[in-house]
Amino acid sequence: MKTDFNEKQIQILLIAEKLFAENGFEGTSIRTIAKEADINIAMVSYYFGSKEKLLEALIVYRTSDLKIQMENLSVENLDPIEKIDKLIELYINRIRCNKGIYRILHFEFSSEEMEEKMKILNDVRDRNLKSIETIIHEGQAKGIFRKDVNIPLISPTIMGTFFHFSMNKAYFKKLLKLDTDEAFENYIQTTFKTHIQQTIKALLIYES
Amino acid sequence: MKTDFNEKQIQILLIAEKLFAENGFEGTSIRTIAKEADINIAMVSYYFGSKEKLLEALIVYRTSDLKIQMENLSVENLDPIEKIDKLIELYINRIRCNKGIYRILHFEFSSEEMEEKMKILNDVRDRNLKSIETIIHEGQAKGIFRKDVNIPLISPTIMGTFFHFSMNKAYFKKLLKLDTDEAFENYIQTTFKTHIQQTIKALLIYES
DNA sequence: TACAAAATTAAACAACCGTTTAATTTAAAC
DNA sequence: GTTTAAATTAAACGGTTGTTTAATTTTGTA
Repeated sequence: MKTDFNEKQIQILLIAEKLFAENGFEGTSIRTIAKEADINIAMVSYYFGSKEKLLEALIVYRTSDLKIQMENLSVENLDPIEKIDKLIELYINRIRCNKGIYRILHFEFSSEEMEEKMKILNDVRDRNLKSIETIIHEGQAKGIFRKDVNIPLISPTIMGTFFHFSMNKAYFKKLLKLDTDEAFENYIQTTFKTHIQQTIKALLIYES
Repeated sequence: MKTDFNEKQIQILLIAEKLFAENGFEGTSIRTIAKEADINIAMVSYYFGSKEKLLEALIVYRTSDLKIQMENLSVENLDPIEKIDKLIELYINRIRCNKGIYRILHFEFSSEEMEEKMKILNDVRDRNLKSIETIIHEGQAKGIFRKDVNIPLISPTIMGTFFHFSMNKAYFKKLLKLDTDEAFENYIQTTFKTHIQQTIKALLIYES
């Protein structure tokens, strides 16, 4: 699998990432990409072969450095509750900083057929699950967390809530009176982050 | 707003719902809809005006009875905790039974451009929020729920978790050893439903 | 039965799609 | 400086898109 791209190719990939994230794969034409990237329309086919192979190249380009970003939180010297807080902050910041590719993955690779093909994603997901498991088991051993938590469903709760919130951005901006995009971004990093942290902590600690 | 459709229109709406859910809005052509529904391609424009208005009509058609179910719940004679449980069950069953339209909403209305156009959806969201507000305020008045809950973020937590879980179906089927689609569906209605109920209740009740 | 409204049709419309071609320019190697 | 390969271009290709037209059929009503 090719993982190295020249300057021109990266230029195209970055523009494509932006446009795919904004308008979807089908909603973005090669002509739009070419115009935005200030290149001839034939260059996409010339460099990547086809529009679909451009998307494939983009996934490869982005997931290769996503792997490296993986950090090991579980060895830090913090109590389990602080670790949960930090884990959620990590989650949110990572998605925030790679909004484009996460959006694309979320949309274009949500069909079962596509999901099967992208085994690369499973590695990332498995590692995330392992990290969460380690932290929660530690908290359970210390008697802080309840024993009957459904650990595999923690990650969907965090990520799902985040995606759903930011995917209905226009609605929530109006509802929460967040006039600018900056205000929305700020809300995510403060109030919204706290909401998820509270939610997960409450789920882990609360005895019914 | 028009809410009544004749037989032919409903026939078109149902086919469109299926195709939009399968291939997306942009990925579905009027010609495909016409062929599948066994009508002339001009009939869509004739009955609905345009492709976009067809989508609008579909949303109106599918969300018109949701309103009643939600409002009935808030007046039922149950304590707030039971109402939350019922609300979440309602949410999940509602999405399960109307998978097609919810998939469309989830995917097509995530672009800001689309979201701006379709004001219809805002009414539905506002009504849902109102229902949740009523229930939570009742619980707060009775001293059962905490006062500092971020109510607008409850719905994204429920729906987001559900969507993210079912959108990564293939991964979770393997992870949770759910061999068949029926096993997956059953998992949603039992274990997964309980997880969300516990999560929301914990968030509403737990004092940190 | 006659007439008007509604429904349905095939055809054409202009615009856009992804891709390919063949000619031209640029860059590198000898 | 010449040769060769890579990069870039405008133009054209065949197809599909959503929508409109104008003619025809069906339907309901008086």
